[in-house]
Amino acid sequence: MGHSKAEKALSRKRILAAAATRIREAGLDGISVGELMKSVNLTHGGFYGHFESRAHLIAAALEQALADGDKAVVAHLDEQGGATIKSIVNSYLSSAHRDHPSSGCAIPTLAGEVGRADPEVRAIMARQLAKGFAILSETLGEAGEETEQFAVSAWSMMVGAMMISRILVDDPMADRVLALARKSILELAERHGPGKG
Amino acid sequence: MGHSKAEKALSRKRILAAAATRIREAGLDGISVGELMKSVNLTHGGFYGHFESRAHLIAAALEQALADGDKAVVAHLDEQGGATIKSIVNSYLSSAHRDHPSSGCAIPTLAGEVGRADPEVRAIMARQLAKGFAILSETLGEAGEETEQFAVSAWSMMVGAMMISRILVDDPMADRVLALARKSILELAERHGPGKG
DNA sequence: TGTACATCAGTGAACGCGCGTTCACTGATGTAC
DNA sequence: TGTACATCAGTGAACGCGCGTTCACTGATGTAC
Repeated sequence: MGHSKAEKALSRKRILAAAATRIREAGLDGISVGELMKSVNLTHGGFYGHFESRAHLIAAALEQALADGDKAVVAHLDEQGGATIKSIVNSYLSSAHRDHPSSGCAIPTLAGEVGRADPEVRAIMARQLAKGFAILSETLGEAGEETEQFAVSAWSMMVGAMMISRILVDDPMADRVLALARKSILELAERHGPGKG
Repeated sequence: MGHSKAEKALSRKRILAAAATRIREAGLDGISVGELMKSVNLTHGGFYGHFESRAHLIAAALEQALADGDKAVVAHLDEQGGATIKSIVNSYLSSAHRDHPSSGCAIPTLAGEVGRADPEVRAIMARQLAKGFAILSETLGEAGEETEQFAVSAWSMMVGAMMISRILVDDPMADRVLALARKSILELAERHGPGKG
C-alpha cells in the first residue's frame, strides 16, 4: 500500500475515471459503490476517504464524463487540422460513437436521467450544452441569430439521432438515421452559413 | 372488495396507467412495486396477481406510456382538423409538453435508459420510433428518400431539443431551444416537401 | 545506518434500510339448491 | 327468499438480498533522532 498524498490523489482519479465510464454505459443509477471500488481493485470502505457520498460521486463523475467527451471532440478536431461542421458531424454521428457509449459523449446517454435530477446535477450538464452550442456556432463563423439557430438545431439533432440510433441498433435503420441526420445538418449549415442569413 | 373478472381487469388497468405515468416522470428505475401499488390504494402483495415480475411490468408500462403519447398526438391532431407539420411540431416542441413529462411522449424521457435495456424492451420503443417516422412522412405527402430524410431528421431534432430544453429549464435558453428547433424543422419541411425533391 | 514513532490510505465486518418476491390467509361476491 | 359453499382479488407478515454508509483496525510509508 502506498500512502503518499500523490498516491491518494491517483486513487481518486482512478475511481473517478471508472465512474465516468460506468455511468455512460449503465446510467447514473447503474453504478454502485461496491462494484465501482472493486473495478479499481479497492474495497468499498475506502470510498468514503475520497468522496463524501454516492451522490457527490455521481456529480463528479458526470462532470468527468462530460469533460472526457469534450476532450475527445477537441482532440479529434485538432488531429484533422481544425474543426469544420462536416468533421464534427461525421465523428459525432458515427456508428463507432453509437456503439461505444462508455467512451463517448455523455449527453445522449444521460440527458434523460439528468433532466430528472437535482438542479445542481442539471447545472453540470447545462454548462456542457452551452459549450456544445458555442463550438458549433464558432465553427460556422459569424455570430448572430442565424448561427444560434443552426447551433441549437444541429446539437438537438445530433443528440436525438444518436439516442434513436442506439435504440434501433440491430436494425439497418440505425445507420440510416445517422446518415440522414448528417445530411440534414449539413443542409442547415449551408442555409445558415456565412452570407446565407 | 370486488371480485369479478371485470374488476380485476380494472385493477390491472389502474396499476398499468399509474406505472406508465410514473416511469415517464421517474424513469424505468424510478418505480418500485410497493410505491406503485400504494399509489392505486392496493398493497404490494397483490401485484403478483397482475404481473409476473417487476421486469414484465416495466415492459408493459413502457408500451402503455408510448401508446398514451401516441393517442395524445392523434387526438390533438384530430382536434385541429388534421395533421400538418406545423401543428405537430408546435404541440410537440411546446413548453407545456416540456414541463409535463409524465403525460407526454415517453421517448425523450426514457430513450437513454431503453438504449441500455434488454432487446425486448428496446424493440418496444423501436416500434414507436418507426411509427413516429411514418406519421411525419405521411404528413409531408409523397413517399421517397426526401421524405424519409425529413421524417428522420425532424424526429431526431424533436427528441433532442425536448431533452435539452428539459435540462435547461430555469434558463431562458430552454424556451429558445424549442423555438429555434421548431423553426429549423419547418425549414427542412419546406426544403424536402412535395415538389422540392 | 538503525530504531521508534506518527501518519493515514485502505480494509472488511457490521449496520439499517428498502427492495422484489412469496405465501398462508381473509372476506366479499357469485353460485347451487 | 334463504342458506351453504366455492371462488379468488386483495392482504400483510416474512424472506433473502444488495445497497450506502460507518468505523475500529491494519500495516506500509515517511519522519525524528
